[in-house]
Amino acid sequence: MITIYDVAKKANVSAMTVSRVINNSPSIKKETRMKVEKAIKELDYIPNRSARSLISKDTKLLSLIITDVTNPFFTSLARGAEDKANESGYQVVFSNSDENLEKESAYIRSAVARRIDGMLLAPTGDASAKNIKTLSKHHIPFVLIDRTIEGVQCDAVVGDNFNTMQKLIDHLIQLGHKKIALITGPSNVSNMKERELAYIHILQSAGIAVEEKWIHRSDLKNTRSDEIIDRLLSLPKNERPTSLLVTNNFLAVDAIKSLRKHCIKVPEDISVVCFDDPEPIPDFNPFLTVAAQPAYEFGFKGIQMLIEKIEGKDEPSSRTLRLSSELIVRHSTAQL
Amino acid sequence: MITIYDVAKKANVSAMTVSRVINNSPSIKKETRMKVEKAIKELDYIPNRSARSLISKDTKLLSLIITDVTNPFFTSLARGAEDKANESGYQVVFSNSDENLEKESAYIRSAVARRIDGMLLAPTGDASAKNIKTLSKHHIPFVLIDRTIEGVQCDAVVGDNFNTMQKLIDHLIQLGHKKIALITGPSNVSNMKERELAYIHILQSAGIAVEEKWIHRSDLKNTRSDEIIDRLLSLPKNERPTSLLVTNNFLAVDAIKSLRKHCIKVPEDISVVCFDDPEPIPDFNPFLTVAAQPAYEFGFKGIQMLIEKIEGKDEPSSRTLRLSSELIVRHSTAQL
DNA sequence: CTGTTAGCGCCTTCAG
DNA sequence: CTGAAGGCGCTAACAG
Repeated sequence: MITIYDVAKKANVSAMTVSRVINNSPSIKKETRMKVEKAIKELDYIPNRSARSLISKDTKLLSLIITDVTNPFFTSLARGAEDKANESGYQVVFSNSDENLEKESAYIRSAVARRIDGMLLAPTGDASAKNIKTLSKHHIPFVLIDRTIEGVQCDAVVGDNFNTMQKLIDHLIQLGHKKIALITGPSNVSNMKERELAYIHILQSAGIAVEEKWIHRSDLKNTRSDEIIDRLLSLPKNERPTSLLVTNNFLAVDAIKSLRKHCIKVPEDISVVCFDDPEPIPDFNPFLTVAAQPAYEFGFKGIQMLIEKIEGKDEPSSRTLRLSSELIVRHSTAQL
Repeated sequence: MITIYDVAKKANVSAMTVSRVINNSPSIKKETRMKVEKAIKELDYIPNRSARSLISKDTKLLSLIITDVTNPFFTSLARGAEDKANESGYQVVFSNSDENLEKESAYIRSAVARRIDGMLLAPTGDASAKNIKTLSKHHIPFVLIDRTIEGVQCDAVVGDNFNTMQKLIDHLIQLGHKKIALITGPSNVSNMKERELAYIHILQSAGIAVEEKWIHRSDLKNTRSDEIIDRLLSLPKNERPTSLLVTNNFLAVDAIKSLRKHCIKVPEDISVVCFDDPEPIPDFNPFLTVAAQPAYEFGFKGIQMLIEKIEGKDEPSSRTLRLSSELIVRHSTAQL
């Protein structure tokens, strides 16, 4: 490995002078700078970031922990994050937690070991508070995305869940639906909880009775949708929902698959809406009516906030950026 | 920041002993180990990887450069890569080159600066040879994925392009098509070139004349599909292709959009097939007939090969893993 | 089994 | 404007 000393020797200067050239110190004679730059080029010298980090205390490394890149929402988010990071001279290490607290914990520890400059995290749930503590203890700035954590005050970029639920429910009501079932995630995941509370609140405001039997919570990873759909369909005919509001794209896909097993047609027999497009590319037969969140912005703005936090004075901030969604009406919903 | 010395002091041992505990050295008395571990826990000490890397010469960091995570093919590939890396104790820094040689170059340089242990790269094209040299000069192992580079001998995981083209063309021929147009990428991108050559070879073997006017090369990033479709449609009726073979999912999506602008129906007026699903999640109205490559495996096996190269003896190897695809017949193709 | 010394590659600090 | 000394946090190599 070639070091700063090799360059120094070749250019007949001290290592310190080379260091100054690398770091664009102004106090360098043009002549020496040229000489050094020539040596750098000839030796193909690239400074060792680990060595620099040891002194500078920064790594220009950011960590992004999401649950699964394979989910189009997170795919776009990751792209937005990388774009902003790159634009600001940072690079991003990415990890998939798979909604698993232990995996998340391990990833956070190794991120700390790397002394990353900051972390963008979609926490697995409220239990992530424990993992977050690791970050705080080591003074690593972080911004939460998509989900917050009960009892944790910090910067976050989240969706405007209430409003989005409002749009989705309004759409169903306009189509004449009053029997609206809900499939959501565990209530220790903030956005799932928020969407559930919004569901209850909005229905009540609309004068629609909320039925416990229409509210189902599934694991986000192992979907349980077969079981949920079975239960819904086993209700007496007049108690069956005419529409299904699903708070997550993956859950929605599975729910529709389960419906198909029972030969229930969407939207003829039941209307379905959900959060987030399951398809990233404009499809040819777009099917699902969704509330699409600006996933790319989640990542972009998240990293932006994070970098501001890293580079700005480190007052412990707790800003929340709430992004709104867009209702896209397609063919999974129909007039009752 | 708390260091190994803080732990040493607290545990009443030398820093070296702490280091030994951290690295699971066998020659440590159980008692001292316990003492040290207690101190580590109490201080919440996490060793600094940069410092360690300075000595050990490894970073446990891998770099993944793809053209765009947002392309479902690369999304799955990235997931496979991360899974295998994680399984083996590595983490991955990911970058999107956007088919841009300069961006690729910059990413490679900063990867080298970090002294990453290895790189998995989907090169932008044959011109990437220049960038690859940076890696070789700095003795950084790399494996190419999806695309190789003219004149560069190295490990690679690629698709079996010939066979895949065979499947696609056979399918079209079986449906009665003989006028098969090709939309592919620039010929300095290896897989695009291979697919084009395969197209020519396979058609000739099938006794079908190859028409230059049916072969079109588009940029991969700015798609030019409107122009290409215009040209194809401006041909005299009897010279118009009855089917379209597109060598890339994004190109195919754009081509179909362009066709729609002209009110040309797929598959009624023209059949379309392509490489790779544009949709990662099983869709409800799957439309495109595709040859799906095992994207996840590309990433998983790629990282596996890379790690073998890193950890094995560093003989300069040049293995090529060729993965085959699966033809999925859907609704974008019809009997002529 | 444990400690001491030296040094990884770079930069801060202080002289000159 | 440039250089020398020392140290960032850790571990290899040796000593004991």
